[in-house]
Amino acid sequence: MGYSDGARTLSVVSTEPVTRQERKQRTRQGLLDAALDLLADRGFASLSLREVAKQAGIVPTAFYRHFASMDELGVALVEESMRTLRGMIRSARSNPSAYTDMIRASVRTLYEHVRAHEDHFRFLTRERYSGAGPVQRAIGFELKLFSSELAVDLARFEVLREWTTDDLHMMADLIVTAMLSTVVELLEARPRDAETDRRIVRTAERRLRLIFLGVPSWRSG
Amino acid sequence: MGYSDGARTLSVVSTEPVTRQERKQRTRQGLLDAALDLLADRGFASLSLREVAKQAGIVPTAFYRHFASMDELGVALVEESMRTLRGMIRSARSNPSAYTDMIRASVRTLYEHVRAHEDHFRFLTRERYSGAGPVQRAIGFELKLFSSELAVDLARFEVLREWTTDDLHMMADLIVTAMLSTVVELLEARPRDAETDRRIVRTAERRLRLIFLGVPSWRSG
DNA sequence: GGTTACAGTGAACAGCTGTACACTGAATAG
DNA sequence: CTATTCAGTGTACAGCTGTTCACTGTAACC
Repeated sequence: MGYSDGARTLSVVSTEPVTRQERKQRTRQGLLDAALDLLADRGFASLSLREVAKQAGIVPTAFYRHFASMDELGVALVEESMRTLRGMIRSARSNPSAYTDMIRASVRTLYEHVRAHEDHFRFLTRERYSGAGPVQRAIGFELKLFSSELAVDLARFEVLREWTTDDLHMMADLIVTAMLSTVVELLEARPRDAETDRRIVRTAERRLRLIFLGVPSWRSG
Repeated sequence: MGYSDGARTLSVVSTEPVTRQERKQRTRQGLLDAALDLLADRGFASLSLREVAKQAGIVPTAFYRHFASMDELGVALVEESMRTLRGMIRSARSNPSAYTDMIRASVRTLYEHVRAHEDHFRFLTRERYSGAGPVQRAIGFELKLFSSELAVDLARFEVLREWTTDDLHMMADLIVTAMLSTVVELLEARPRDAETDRRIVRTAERRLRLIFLGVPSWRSG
């Protein structure tokens, strides 16, 4: 079957979208990417539907075939970014070292994921507090979930076995907050060189060390 | 007390502006207040010059008599908000208790100042990370200064006497970050009752306690 | 008391915004 | 092969945006 095989291979290599669903999915992703591009140095609230559509290479009215509003696009962006973040903790969990090595490994994982997906982390950290819209609510909700998962992870440690869940949540929140501020530092790092990165990473490690050092002395209430 | 007292009281109460400078200063403040009002549930970037002018009760073009652009208005807002924040640490420094009492007193001071100037704190925490404009740079600069001052304050403690300045800055940053997240929690507190406030305040105290508990065990490097 | 400085006015502008509507053309379904 | 579905188009409109310009009335100045 010469012809048909050749045709199939060609179509696979060039990855041309064939089905209508594929095409639609592709421009939808195009809109998300376009928005993420424009968000490099501005806030989501200052983004216009027309702008995003133009950047994605479609006419403004076609936007509505994919999202009912910019807010909906924003929420989709939160979901996409959160998928990246969850990929990160999956990586962090997969190499379960202990002691201070765990801190070094975790910060290392954070560092690499931030550098690999700067736009997603920039979006999350920027929009987290900037308003009261659906986007902010979605981020707040997801981060709370994230913090809760971390609390469960913490509970597995020997020293934290008999902590109350309330105390574990407090500690998890503190860690998440500290890590998010590290993310911001990485995104705003100037100059953009290896030494600046190393300094930020080391500071992040020291922050975590200080927090963990307090654990053995902790008495609840 | 009859007439004269009554007349004086009246003139004092009505506080009519007389001089031209006073009038100008008053509408300038009106613009700042108008912006702050509009910022209750939106980001600064989504604010328009016309909107602020209307809220302040002046015509759009009169805006330029006070600020060359919205960005300039924003920077002025940062300065005003920072004055509030500095007023807070002055209060905190004025009752110099020690030990865990210091933590309770500091958090108490923070709590009261946040509740007394919600709009200023909301502005600072919201705009801190949301973009790359002059406003964000101004906030970043001021907060870095703020953190440095805290580092100096920390150096006065017995246990922290021989810490390196680098370690002190690391700890100060961690504390500022934790406190700013407490500010956000207070501003977003739902429901708005005394018990929610108490819970947030107690969590803030526990965060600080955990951080300070690590101090005696700290070894630099 | 006459002159000047200047905070605030009002009309006008070009450019952007979200959204309604009727349309086209090609992938899909029968 | 024909009919339908539907992602993307193009036009249009009302409303908002920042900024210009010539203006007015009054506090401040000499």
